[in-house]
Amino acid sequence: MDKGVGDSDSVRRQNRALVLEALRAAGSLARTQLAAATGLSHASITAITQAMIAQGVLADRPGPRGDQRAPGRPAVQIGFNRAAAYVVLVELEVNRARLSLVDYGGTLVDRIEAPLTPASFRELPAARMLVERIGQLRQRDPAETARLRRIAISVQGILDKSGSSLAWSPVPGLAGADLVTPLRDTFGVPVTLSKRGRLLAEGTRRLDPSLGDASIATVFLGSTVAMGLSAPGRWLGRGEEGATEFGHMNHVPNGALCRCGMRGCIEAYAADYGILRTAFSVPETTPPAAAIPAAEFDHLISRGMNGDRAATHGFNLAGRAIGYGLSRLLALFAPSHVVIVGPGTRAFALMRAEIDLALAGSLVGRISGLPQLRTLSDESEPVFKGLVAETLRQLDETEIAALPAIVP
Amino acid sequence: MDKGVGDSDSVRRQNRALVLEALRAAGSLARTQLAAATGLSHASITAITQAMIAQGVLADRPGPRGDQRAPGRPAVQIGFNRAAAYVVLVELEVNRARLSLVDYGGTLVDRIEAPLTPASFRELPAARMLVERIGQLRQRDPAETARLRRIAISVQGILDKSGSSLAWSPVPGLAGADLVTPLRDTFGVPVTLSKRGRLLAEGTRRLDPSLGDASIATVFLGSTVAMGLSAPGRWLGRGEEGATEFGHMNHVPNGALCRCGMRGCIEAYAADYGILRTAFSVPETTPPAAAIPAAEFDHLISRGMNGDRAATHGFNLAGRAIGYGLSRLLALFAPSHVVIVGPGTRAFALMRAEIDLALAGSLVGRISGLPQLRTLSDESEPVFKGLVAETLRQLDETEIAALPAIVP
DNA sequence: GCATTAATTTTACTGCTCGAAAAAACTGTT
DNA sequence: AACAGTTTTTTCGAGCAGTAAAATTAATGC
Repeated sequence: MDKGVGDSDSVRRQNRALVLEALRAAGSLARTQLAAATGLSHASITAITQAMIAQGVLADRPGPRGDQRAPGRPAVQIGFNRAAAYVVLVELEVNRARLSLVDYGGTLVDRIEAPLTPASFRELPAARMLVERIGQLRQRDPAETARLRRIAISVQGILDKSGSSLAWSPVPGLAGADLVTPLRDTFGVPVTLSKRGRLLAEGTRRLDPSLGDASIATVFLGSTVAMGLSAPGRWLGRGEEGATEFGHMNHVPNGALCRCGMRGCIEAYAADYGILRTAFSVPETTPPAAAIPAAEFDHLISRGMNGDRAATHGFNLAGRAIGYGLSRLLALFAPSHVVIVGPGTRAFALMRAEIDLALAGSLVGRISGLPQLRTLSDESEPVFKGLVAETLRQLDETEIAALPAIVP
Repeated sequence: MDKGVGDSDSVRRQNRALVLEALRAAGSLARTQLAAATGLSHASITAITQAMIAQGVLADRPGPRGDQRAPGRPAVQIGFNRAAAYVVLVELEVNRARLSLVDYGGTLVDRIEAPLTPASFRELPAARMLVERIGQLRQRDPAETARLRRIAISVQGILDKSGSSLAWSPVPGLAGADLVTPLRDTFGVPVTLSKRGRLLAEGTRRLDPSLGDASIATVFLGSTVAMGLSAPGRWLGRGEEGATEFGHMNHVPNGALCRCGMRGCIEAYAADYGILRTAFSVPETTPPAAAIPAAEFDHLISRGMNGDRAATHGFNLAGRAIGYGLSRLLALFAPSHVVIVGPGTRAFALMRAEIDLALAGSLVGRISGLPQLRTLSDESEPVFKGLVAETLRQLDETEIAALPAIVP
């Protein structure tokens, strides 16, 4: 029903969003620079910033007094009013939950970390746990949380159609439970679930300026294998991120048993448990270990580096699984860059040859050029950055840009 | 540089595009219905339609005089002024080229069909051939082609970055040549290349109302294997269709030799030549036959239907290749419907079991539900419909909606 | 103190939408 | 034939956001 009618309301929203977007990218800008960045006239920038300052969204930033050398009226920087809004960002991972309170300027205000075990969500359901922890943040930061506007949760797994719970997840006990409704009802703000893989991809682009307008695929290698896709200029919508389950793309029909219960998934060859299973010649159909201690995996890597046949065999099979997975990806979507992320990057040198070999067999790769391969060992920072960026952008677009014209 | 600034120009363009879109969907509408369909006020519809009628884009349609029973002022239908513009649509396939002259209302005005052989484009380069053929249309329909506004070409293969030629194509002699520039220079109108697979998917949705807002993947089975993706409400942009080469997604590492020169492509198992090669126990590494006569393939199908072991084996392998390909697709993009299209659908019953078996091993399929499988034997009609729809929509958005406010 | 320079704001005007009221174009009834 | 009833379409005036160009503001340099 609701078509994109263009009236003065939508024009205002559009141009305000443009201003906010430019400020998100730059941090703070003078009005003149803002006009140049958005393409709007100076007069419009004056009107828009005036309104937004009156609404407490933006604020003049005291200029640096000292180093004024240029003639002419000095430019006044405009930036976000950090206290305008706060968001709670939750990263749910297999072995920990991290809750961050972030202000409207994107600055971290407070943070809670909680370790998780496979039993955690059996004892205390995830939604309950989150309600408690966010309540804790509310007690610690009453002034800030009074202006809480949004809760965003990074999750791993397959979202169900409603987008309010996970249909499947590698995090034990997380699937099936409605995470959104209890939080929304308790705190009275919109709650969203985002796939960690995509956030990783978005965050990775933001952290590396040279990836500015590349289309990138990230491949997380660790206790799971997960992919995120990110194309420039366009945030993939809700429905579009439904199914990037690269780790559970089939590699070999009737192949090794995966944690997900299927057989032959890429993960069953390239996650830590898969590599260990191969290296120790454990039958492919043996149920995967619940968790691999980091030390054990590190030991396998050093064995591989030293040329141990069993170890290199494990990494070779992992590389082949990833390589053919990427080759198959290329047939559908050809990113300009592939970034390998996570603990498994330490073994990248052991897998590289097989990855390259598999990619060499891709028609699209041969014709359009192979994607650039890179590694990035820490995945936590980009995921957080991606979550901050996505959540604030959503807040900007849906609420801040949509504020009414004048406050009478 | 050019951001999406919202000013009165863009508002006009937006709302005019909304009107055109509603009319494209319905054919013709009364002003009141247009207001309801677009969400614009009656006053705005009056202003917009008045301007567009003055510009010769739309026209009042003589109402059906006879069956007026209702009281009140009779509604006047508004429709496209067919003579407002004409487009030439070209479908380049392996064995024929078809050129259609279509008016602004989407009605076919004239058509030229030309058979192609593998040697055709060696003797006469594709661009030259098209210039000649379109020139032929120009002679036959001088009045119409005087108002030619666009040339759109449906192609198979991988587009190069510029979008003006194919980096690779299954059509012999087509790759590498710039198709866009010579035509644009000769006829002075924009020329676009679109991937046949995607047009097929778009057209398929339009032809079957029950697919109205499904996300669909089409799989063409014939002398090649090709996929098209179509999601509702959003036309995939130029860059996004770059790489849907499903037929050349790897199925088996180092597998059967494909026409593209790679090994193990789905096509090498599921295109007609691949199935025949399997059925006749020709070694997988034997270079594929150039073209398979339809009769020969039909004969193989009937042998399969009668239970011939060699034949059913060929179709089984084809089904498995398609099934695992779809299963791998599901890990990245999960369409609600998969439509099998083309000559190969006649053998669908022989492949179905293996396809289902492979899909059953997909985690995403198990969790989010398997896509509905259908068949559609004729692919020509949906490709044409898709090409008409896409081309006229582009014309509407980029030129017609952008016409100036008043003609002084 | 005054010219010069560059950033903002003010002013005057444009174009588009919208709601409400008026006009138009029919049917049916008296 | 005039009039009432209905539904569609057009007209009118207000409101709002944008732009260009002029005016204003706040520094620097002589």
